[in-house]
Amino acid sequence: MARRAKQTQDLVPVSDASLARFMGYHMKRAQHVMISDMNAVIQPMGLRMITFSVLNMVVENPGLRQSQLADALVIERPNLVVILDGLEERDLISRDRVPTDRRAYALNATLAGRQLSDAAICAIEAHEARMLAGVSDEDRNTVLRVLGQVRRTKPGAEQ
Amino acid sequence: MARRAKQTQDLVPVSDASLARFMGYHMKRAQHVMISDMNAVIQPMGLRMITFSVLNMVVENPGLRQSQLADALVIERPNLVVILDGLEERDLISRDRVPTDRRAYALNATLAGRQLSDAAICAIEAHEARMLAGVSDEDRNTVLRVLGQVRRTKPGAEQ
DNA sequence: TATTGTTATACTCTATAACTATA
DNA sequence: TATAGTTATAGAGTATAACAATA
Repeated sequence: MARRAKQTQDLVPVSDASLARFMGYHMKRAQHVMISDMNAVIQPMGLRMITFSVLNMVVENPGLRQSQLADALVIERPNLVVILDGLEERDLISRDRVPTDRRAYALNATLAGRQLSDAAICAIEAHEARMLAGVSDEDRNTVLRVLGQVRRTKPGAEQ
Repeated sequence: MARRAKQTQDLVPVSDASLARFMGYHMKRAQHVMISDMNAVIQPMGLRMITFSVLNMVVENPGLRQSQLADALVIERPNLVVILDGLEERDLISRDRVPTDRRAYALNATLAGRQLSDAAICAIEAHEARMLAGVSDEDRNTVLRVLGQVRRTKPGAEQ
């Protein structure tokens, strides 16, 4: 990773001690590494983090509507449209008209979609095992719990 | 945050159980919430996460060179140039020619830059205290340690 | 009047190739 | 020939306004 020449590297010992006190600094860095690696792992399947998440949610929730899906994944509906276009074009999902509400579409995965989702899950499980090698189950659960506590709050509110 | 109408919300109980097994899913979500909140907090100072990080690093490491800074923050040098342009235009930092290597610039913060960095640090400390309210010091340290363990590795390698 | 899906658009973040001026 | 900084550009990711069809 170190692309810089040796002379430059040790001109001054670079310190990020001030930034390193902040959780946000570490979260951003770690998240970037995790998502980059995950994207590399599922790229041969023609998937990215976001497209996999959408596909997997459709597989797990047959008949889901686009608005529900956008809400669940916290993405804007206009952005979801483009992702679904790509999945539908590859015949991984279908958009089926809902008879009782002709504005809406029921999302369903095809067999190919379910198979691709399963294959991606296997690849991602291996990726996570590699990235978190050496982390105990207890520590992993602590991290999951703390991350889950991070909620959108009004700045200034002490809730 | 729930912008969806009630009818739609409970048509089908939406499950993300499969995705939720993955650390990457939670990290991405939590990081997005953290960075959005932090950006909102320092936006009145004309700063964002990345511009604050750069400014703070220059404050903490007088004489730093652009390549060192890009390496330390893991950002591409072309992207750093634009950020430094903005900070220099606001007289928060200066780019000083290095006599011994006329290709390089030594980065230094101005008084205004140091003051703005200090003010931003205070705001970010409050933001972190709010976002992590209820998280014990022990759990916070565990999260920091685990996040720090997430390293760029070659996919396929078991290192 | 409100909601579903859509189009168009814009801004941020990240990434790469290629240039200049120095070394 | 290699490095420091730069320019230009492109691709993701995210966000908002406004529209047509339907409720």
